[in-house]
Amino acid sequence: MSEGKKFYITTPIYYPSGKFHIGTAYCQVITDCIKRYKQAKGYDAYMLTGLDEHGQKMQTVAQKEGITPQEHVDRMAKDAKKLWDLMDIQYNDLIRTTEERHVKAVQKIVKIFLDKGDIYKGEYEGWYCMPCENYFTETQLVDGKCPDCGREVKKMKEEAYFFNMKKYEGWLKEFYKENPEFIVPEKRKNEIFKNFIDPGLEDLCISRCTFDWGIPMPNDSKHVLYVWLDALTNYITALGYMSDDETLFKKYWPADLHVVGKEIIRFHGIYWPIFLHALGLELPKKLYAHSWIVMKDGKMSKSVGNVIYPETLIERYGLDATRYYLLQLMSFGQDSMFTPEDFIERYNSDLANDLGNLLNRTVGMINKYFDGVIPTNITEKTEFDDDLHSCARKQIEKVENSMDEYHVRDAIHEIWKYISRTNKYIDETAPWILAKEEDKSKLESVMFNLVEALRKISILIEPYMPHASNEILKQLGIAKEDATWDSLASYDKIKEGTKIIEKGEPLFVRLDKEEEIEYIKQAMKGK
RNA sequence: CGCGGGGUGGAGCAGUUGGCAGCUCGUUGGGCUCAUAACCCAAAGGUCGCAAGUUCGAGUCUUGCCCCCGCAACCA
Repeated sequence: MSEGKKFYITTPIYYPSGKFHIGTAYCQVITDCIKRYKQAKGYDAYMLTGLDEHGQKMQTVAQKEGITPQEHVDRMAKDAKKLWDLMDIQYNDLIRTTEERHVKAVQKIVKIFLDKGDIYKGEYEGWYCMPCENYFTETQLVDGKCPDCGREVKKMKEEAYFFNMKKYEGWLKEFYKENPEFIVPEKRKNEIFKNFIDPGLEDLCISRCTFDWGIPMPNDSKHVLYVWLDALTNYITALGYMSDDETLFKKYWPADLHVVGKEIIRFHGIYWPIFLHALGLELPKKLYAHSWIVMKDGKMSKSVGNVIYPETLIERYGLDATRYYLLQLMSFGQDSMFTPEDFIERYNSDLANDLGNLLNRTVGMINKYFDGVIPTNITEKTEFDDDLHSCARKQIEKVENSMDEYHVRDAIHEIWKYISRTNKYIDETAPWILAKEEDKSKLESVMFNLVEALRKISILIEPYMPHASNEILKQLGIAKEDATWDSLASYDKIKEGTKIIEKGEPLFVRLDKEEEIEYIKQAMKGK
């Protein structure tokens, strides 16, 4: 156990320009899952999520809707909270970059940089598309035209503030030399080195004066902060850094894990460490760059009609099935493909057949052979017990090892090996024969071992599928206090006289494959 | 020569420092009847993109080539 140890974990702050799709949901779920795991292991775990609410695009979107940017972001924040609740994301705080606590702290941070001379005034030059009101880099242009609307772009200059990244380049390289495992998977680190660090850092433009939906520069009110200095600092401003009350900051910083998408790893791997270092703060322990969920025809995109939203799956198949699917799908550092076929197959075979049915047959037999009372006075054992128990021990250890490295998918697979082993145990011991032969004490032993295995399984799956975990315990009549992570090694948590449910509802009802595949496909087309 | 990822039995994927090619699903055959037509056992099915090289030995290392995908400084 790790009594008294803290674990601070964060998600990215999402840019609320549209509905959140399954990829965002995945990022929330994996972060939530890791947090729950750490909590189960006895850590004081704190999870932060948030919204990045500034910038040109917010202004544009709001204008289209005929509302103010503030009204737009308020609306989106409400939607986000609703979705995180639906997904049972146990975040401790949700920061919005428009909140005063953030704005004030960021301005103080900028002030420090200004005083230190890390920020200087210069000129930003880029290709500007008038109708889109947006700058593009040379390489972003498509045939020299705007990549969004295809119209002419103009080379324009504007006054802007820059953060002197070059000053810290040497330090950053040193840092990585000493902390080669700061970014996982490692290939993402190689990527940012080859692309950005090795060729030499460019100073980062941190302000704009062509729009005003942002945090004003404290020294120059015609400028607002532009993206990354505003966004990245959320991880510390949410803890009260630079506020009157830094209790949380002192308690939880540095972050133990920033979970981010692979596309923003460079900002977290380059600018964030430099900002923190410039402030004289400790660096986070680790960055985890997760990969993407892709579709058969490539990336999700509305125009292709292959976007899948979390609500679609949750409403029809339940939260746990959705969480399970996402978590078992993504291998570490590798894009993974979502298909309706695969979703239904996984649901049927892993959830309904393996796990759900294991519970169902166990409940059925205890009702049939012992009137629903779990036998606890065990005097006999079968020749298969030792193997079942050693499988439990082994698999629990593997789950922990995988989770400690944030290999969530591997952890799930290890749990499922244990579930399979338990199903096999039923066939090996053939309780129906024991019942016929009236070998009561052996039958008692088998039933007890099955319930005990299910108790352990319910503990193991909690971080991934909190509701299914509870439901298993409920059907078995076991209290939550008797299903804690540190009781995984015990065999004495089932109280004498524990009564299981009379007729257990299937944990996961088997699905009609054809019908459901069609349903999901329609939903993806926007029906 | 911008950077990176990938190409492994029908499908989706694992393959740590090179050492008899694995997993899940599907298929076929068998077993069982506690259970959600679920569970258990077994079998079939692969020249590991192509070519060459290093090595006693290469899916794994080197080189060249072909194909797919992503990024390219505001896409989870």
